[in-house]
Amino acid sequence: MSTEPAGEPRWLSDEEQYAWQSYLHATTLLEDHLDRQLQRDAGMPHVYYGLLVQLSQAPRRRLRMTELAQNAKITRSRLSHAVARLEKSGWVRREDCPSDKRGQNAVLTDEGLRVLEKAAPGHVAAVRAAIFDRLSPEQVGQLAAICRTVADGLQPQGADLPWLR
Amino acid sequence: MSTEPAGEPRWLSDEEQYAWQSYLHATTLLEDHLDRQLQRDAGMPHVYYGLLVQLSQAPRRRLRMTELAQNAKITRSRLSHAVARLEKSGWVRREDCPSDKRGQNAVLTDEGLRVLEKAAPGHVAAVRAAIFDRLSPEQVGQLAAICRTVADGLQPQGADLPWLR
DNA sequence: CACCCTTAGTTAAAACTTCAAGAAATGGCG
DNA sequence: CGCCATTTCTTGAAGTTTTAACTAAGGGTG
Repeated sequence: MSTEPAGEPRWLSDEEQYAWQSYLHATTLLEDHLDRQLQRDAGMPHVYYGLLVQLSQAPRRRLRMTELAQNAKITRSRLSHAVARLEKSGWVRREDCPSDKRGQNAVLTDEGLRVLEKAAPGHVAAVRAAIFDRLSPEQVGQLAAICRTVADGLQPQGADLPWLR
Repeated sequence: MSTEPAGEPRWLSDEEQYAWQSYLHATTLLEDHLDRQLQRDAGMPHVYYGLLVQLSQAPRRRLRMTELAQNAKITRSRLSHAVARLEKSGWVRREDCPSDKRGQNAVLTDEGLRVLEKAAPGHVAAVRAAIFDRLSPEQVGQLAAICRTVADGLQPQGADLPWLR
């Protein structure tokens, strides 16, 4: 479907290989760095922090599970487990959806909000130190454009992530 | 040390927030996509594939554990587990280091090489489809420069990754 | 040589993710 | 209404990663 065994594989050029290698190094180092920073300062991994952020920005600090999963770009299964953990920690609470009896809302608790507000400055500082203080404004724009393009090509339609058509 | 609780946190500008959001979406989607692609076509996650690639490019298809971990930007612990699994699959073999009795070499087996060669075309195609076929040559250069800058700022010196000084 | 600090790598346990399967409600459609 | 495909979300098991502790060998230094 996406990777049929073509006759002659088109390998990457030297520039592409270099870019790819650099990308892999940067992203794994950064992900590691932020995971450790948040685990240390907020007691949760980066993805979980991202879920709290999403909830904090949502209308009544609540979001349907599926919508939250879409926003965070993770599977519903992963979200189920994550919310279970966040619930156990007291940062998030589940709530039945009134209009659809199948549905659940994830709700950011007051305590969750406090944890988030406490962790946010340090996290922003870490992101800034790792990225935005090191890139020129032009590069920030370039990065955004590149990422948008890549993400647009990946909005999944198979497996467990059939959002967007 | 890196994230002291400064008096007034400098939040991200709108452009920065947008870039950061785009980055997070693109990288998680891409990582997911490649993990699935390789799990399906090669029976291993992306990181493990990267280990095989590193080994295949090393002098005698072998590398000291620590060096391999450095190249792949992962912890030694993670590598230990990964190699244990790859060994069980028969793609990699461990070997005592002659010059240092503490040391181990990870060696790519013939079978590992075959698996790699079989998976490589499809993987390159996936990477190409997701990134390089969608970006202009200028963007590829920009991406490399940006990633280099970010990675340079993250070469860790704490915890379990004390490489580079 | 004896001591001690460092380096190489492993391990167990806990945490997290993935995968496949499944329960329950919804929404057509005849 | 009755049926069936779809959507929503959860679950258990297997696989992966993290963290901290640990063994063993190197490498000074006195």
